[in-house]
Amino acid sequence: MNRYLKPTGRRAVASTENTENQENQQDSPHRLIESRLEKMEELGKSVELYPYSFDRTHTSVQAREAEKELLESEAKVRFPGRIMTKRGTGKTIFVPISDEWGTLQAYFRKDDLGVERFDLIKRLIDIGDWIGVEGKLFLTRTGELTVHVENFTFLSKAIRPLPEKFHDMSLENKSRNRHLDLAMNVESRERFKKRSAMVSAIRAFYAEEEFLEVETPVLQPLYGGATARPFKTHHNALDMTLYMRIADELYLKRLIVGGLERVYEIAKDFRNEGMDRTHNPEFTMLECYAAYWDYEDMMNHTERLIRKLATQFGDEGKLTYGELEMDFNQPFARIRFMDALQEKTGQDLMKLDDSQVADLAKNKGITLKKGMGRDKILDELFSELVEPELIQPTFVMDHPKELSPLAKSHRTAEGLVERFELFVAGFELANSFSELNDPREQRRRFLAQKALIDAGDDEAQPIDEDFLQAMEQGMPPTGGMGMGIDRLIMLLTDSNNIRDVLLFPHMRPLSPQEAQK
RNA sequence: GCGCCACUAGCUCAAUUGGCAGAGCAACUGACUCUUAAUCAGUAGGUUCGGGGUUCGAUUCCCUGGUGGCGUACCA
Repeated sequence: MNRYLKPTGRRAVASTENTENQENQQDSPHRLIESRLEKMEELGKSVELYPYSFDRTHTSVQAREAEKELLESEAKVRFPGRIMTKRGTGKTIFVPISDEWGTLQAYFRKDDLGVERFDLIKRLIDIGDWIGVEGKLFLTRTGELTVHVENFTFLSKAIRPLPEKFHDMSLENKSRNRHLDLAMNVESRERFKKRSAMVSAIRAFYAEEEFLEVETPVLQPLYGGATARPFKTHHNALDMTLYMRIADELYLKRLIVGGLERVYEIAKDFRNEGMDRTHNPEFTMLECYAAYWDYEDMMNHTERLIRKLATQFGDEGKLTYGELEMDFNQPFARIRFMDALQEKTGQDLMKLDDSQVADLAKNKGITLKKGMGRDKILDELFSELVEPELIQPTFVMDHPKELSPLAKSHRTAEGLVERFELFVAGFELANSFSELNDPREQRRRFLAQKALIDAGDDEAQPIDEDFLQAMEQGMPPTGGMGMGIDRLIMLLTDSNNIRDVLLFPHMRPLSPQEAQK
């Protein structure tokens, strides 16, 4: 395998088995690249291969929008882009050129350009090269808007070929080679531009609601704010272990203690867990905290946010996700965690003792692992029985306490906390609570987590003394909410795999060698 | 983690019960002055993911390793 045309996908494994007898071939480029390098050599004699800029008058979309005036005025346009294909008919060549927004066709004619210039286009300029064309627009016999090229500027050479254009690339190939996916697929470009617009819309919403955008550390001496395994790293100068954040929560709450009353952050979190259709090791999280709010206020806030996004990016406040249709125009359903379980099991689970709950779970086909507490089992039951049916936007409220070490106890219901999760299309989109702000209670919850760690739970949260001290300084009543942005984008773009909404999703290395780099 | 399935030319895919490894696009040579998956004639391109085994013979069957897809577990 040579270094010039690395196969994409799984075949590169073969390269790890290179032995001496193949080393001689290492410097011989792949035939497809060889041909392009030769053309490049020759092309370089007539044109500058890598010029510095190009003055554009119109993008592909602007040219189409101004089509009528441009055809009438016969004004020249200057249009740059990438050559997507070439259709030659002897002494003319049609060349569709793509820019970020679409494609505009260019028409090269031997009589207009002369033998030598025409020959450059015909022989030396390849699909994938960048070029700027200049000329008047006209409509072809079939009505396609086309630049009649009077002059062209070579802009950059592609020595690797583009993928074939009639068939979709595999998800793996797209994910590993995003530049090719973007180059070949307008839908892909549109999807990522949509993601950007959605994140901007979220920021605009937070500005409207008078939240301050802040940034908190990624590298932390202690992780917390969620139940998850962290990534561990090392700071050389300080010779200390650092963790990459699993949640923003504890730092944001310190800002509330400091008197910043409404803060939010949109940032990457990192969790050292499995990868699948809906999980990437690094993912984008929105977290917000508001002083003087409780979870009711936060529920209303969350509903406003989601409805705004559904209105802006959906079809009249409705979204389609695969086979599912969701309507965000009505007030979101609100159900209590225990009520939903009671409806599914026919029993009031608050009245059952621990062993009765365990038996019930077993009857429902849930495999119990040792160390699973009562509340954990309830959570499993909920995931199994209730979650799959939560298609329309639904707030699930008032969860068991053990699973929520940072949430405030429910003001009336014993054993529960003031918490809600928002479910849409079976996804858990948001998680929120009235934030615990009693430092004595918080310390007890941490100690309970510590006991779980000592018992071997590697996802429980360690005691964060700095956070506790901040809270001891006095934290106002606060509502907090977290939302997985990638999943939200999946929902809003009807994407089935998280890799479709991440520009560079984490991929397994192709070979053990590459893994070591 | 676990289970099922897949991996063949640069890309997307074929190959009958185990019997000469093929097509389209891309590439190369040539023809063609409004094409649009341009067309036509020709050429070249392969360690069938790696390693091992069964067999006269393996893309095909078995074992093993890798990567991916889907499902499942943990989670957002």
